[in-house]
Amino acid sequence: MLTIKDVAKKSGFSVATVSAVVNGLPVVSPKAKEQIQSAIKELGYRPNRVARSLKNSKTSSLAMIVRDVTNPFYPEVIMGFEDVAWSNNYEVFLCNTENNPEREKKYIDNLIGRRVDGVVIATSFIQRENHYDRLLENGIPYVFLNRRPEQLLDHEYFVGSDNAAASEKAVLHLTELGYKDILYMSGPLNLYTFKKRYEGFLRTMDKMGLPVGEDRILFSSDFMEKSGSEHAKRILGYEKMPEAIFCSNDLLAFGVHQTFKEAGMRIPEDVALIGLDNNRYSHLIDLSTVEPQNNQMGRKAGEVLLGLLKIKDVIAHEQKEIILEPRLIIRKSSGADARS
Amino acid sequence: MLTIKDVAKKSGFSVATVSAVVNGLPVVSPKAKEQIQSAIKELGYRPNRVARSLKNSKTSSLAMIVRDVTNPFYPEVIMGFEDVAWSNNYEVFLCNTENNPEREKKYIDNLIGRRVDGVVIATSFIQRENHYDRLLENGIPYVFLNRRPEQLLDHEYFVGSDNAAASEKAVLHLTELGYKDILYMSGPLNLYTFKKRYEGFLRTMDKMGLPVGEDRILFSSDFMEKSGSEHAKRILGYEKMPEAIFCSNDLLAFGVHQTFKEAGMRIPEDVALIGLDNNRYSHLIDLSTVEPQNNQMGRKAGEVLLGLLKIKDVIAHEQKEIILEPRLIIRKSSGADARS
DNA sequence: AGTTTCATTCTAAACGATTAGATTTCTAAA
DNA sequence: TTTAGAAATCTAATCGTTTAGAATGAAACT
Repeated sequence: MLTIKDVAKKSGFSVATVSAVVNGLPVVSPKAKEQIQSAIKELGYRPNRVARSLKNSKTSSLAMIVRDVTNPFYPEVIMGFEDVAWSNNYEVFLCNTENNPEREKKYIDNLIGRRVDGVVIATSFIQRENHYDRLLENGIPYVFLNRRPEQLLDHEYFVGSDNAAASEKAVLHLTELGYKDILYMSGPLNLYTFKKRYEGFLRTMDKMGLPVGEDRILFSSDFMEKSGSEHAKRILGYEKMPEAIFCSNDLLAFGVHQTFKEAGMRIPEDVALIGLDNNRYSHLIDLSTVEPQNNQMGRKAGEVLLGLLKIKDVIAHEQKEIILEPRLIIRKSSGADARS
Repeated sequence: MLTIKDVAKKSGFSVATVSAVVNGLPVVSPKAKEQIQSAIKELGYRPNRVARSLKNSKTSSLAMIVRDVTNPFYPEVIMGFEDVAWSNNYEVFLCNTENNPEREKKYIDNLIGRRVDGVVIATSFIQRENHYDRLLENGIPYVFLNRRPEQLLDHEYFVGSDNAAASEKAVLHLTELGYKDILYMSGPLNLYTFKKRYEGFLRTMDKMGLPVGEDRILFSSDFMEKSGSEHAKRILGYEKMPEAIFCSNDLLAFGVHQTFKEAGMRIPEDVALIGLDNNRYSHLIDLSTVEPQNNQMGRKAGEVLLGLLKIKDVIAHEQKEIILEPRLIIRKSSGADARS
């Protein structure tokens, strides 16, 4: 494999001069520059970034830690993040924890060993995992994405969507359409996003002066369709059905939709339905929902991280938290057509 | 940042001995081992993998190049690949080309510079991109995933799904249900998968002795829902509707489903529908389809690559092509309930 | 005691770049 | 023709590991 020495030998200049032209330093004569460049081209030389990284202790690589790429939330986020990384000449490691804290810990250790320049953590539970400290100790900046610990330490940053506002938008949409008896289906409250969504729901219902009956809030230990289906079956057994159902995420809504359809219930005629996430396929079942701007979240996380690395062209955000405003997406499932 | 020298100093041994215990070489005395290990723990030392990579010219990193993470095909593949990489102590770079050959080329150059140990290419058009040569020149093995150039060179490998067989399964399923007039909706033929699916369709119809009318094959320049919708509108204008529609991928089928539903057509009563891909959300519209085993594809690609790197515990496949057998998934859209 | 053997441990040279600081070459004024 | 000063280039140290091969010391054998 070719090294800088080969280029030096071929072009008749020293490695220092070759290095200078490779790095575009303005101290070389036009003649040298030309000869060296043609030697590089002729040999097909590519600088070894490993050696370079060792010398200037900077790897130009970032990492994104996710729970499960397969969760439809992530691809958009990854896309956004990867794109800003790419534009700034960074490569990105994708780390999938499969929701296993041990694996997350090991991944973080590996990333430290690799001396990545920064990492985005898009996995965390509310309780702080102590292995984030190790990143700090090793001077590697990190930003939380979407979920975060309750308390941000001095060096910690957060990019997310305003989950409480998302709930608020969903509820207001329903109340504007005249629904009063609204059931809320929650995901696990130990996840930051679901906690906020839950709070947003309660707050808005309260603000609207609407009571929330005891059986009008259902909790799940996950946020998958299956849980949605199971809850839907429970709801079908209710004496009095709610007028509208607000699912804290679209997957739950998918499950509800499926089960209701099988049971012969019509949406929105018999019961209105709204989700939250704007899953890539939500339009297939005409699900009204709220869009948290996943791609933007990824992009912002990238920008904050690069800002922390003092990359030119990227303004370091002095804000510790960047909260994106979600957008309401109105489709048929909420009954806007019928009622407006 | 801590180095091996710090550990050497602290423990009173030389860097060579420290290195030996870090790497678990069986040449150190128990006493040395113990003292060094406790020094490591106390300091919180982590070997610098960059330096290590430089020395033994091996980075323990792989890359996966994809067109668009957001395409629902990829997450499963990535998941599978990442998992076998992880189990073998490799990290993976995710490279998104956004379907831009220039970007792919630049990515490959970057990866060479980074001296990744191997790469999975899950993007390629049928015509060979000459920048793959550069990987070979630099001794970096690569395997094609899902799509491949017509001709595999000596050093090239391929992992994919049997797309022709997938079409065959779909068609046979339809013919077994008694459908004879089947319309085929194709994706772009310059993509390997769609070419094979198309061939499989023609071959099977021929084998069954079924004629394929001129207006019973529709081509699209992409494979998105929108194209499916547009074709569906065209079909609605036909004098004679087909009995069944076989879409070369689920996204197209989503479009057809949507448009037909809006037009008041019933599936499968008025026309049967089957897709190909088993998209994560296909069950939402009860779409019968064929499942190409994406996760397995990712896993296999990882195994082949690691095999090429002569990793222990992974048998290097001497096969140049690994073709996974797709599975038929029967749901309501093909009318199996009604007709069986 | 003097050798030989063996198990440990160490010294120092890589790996392929970057970069101070030294050295050479060039330019132009005296 | 000299020579100061600038411009171009070079030498060599360095980044943090790994790993030959040398050195050390203890045990075992004459």
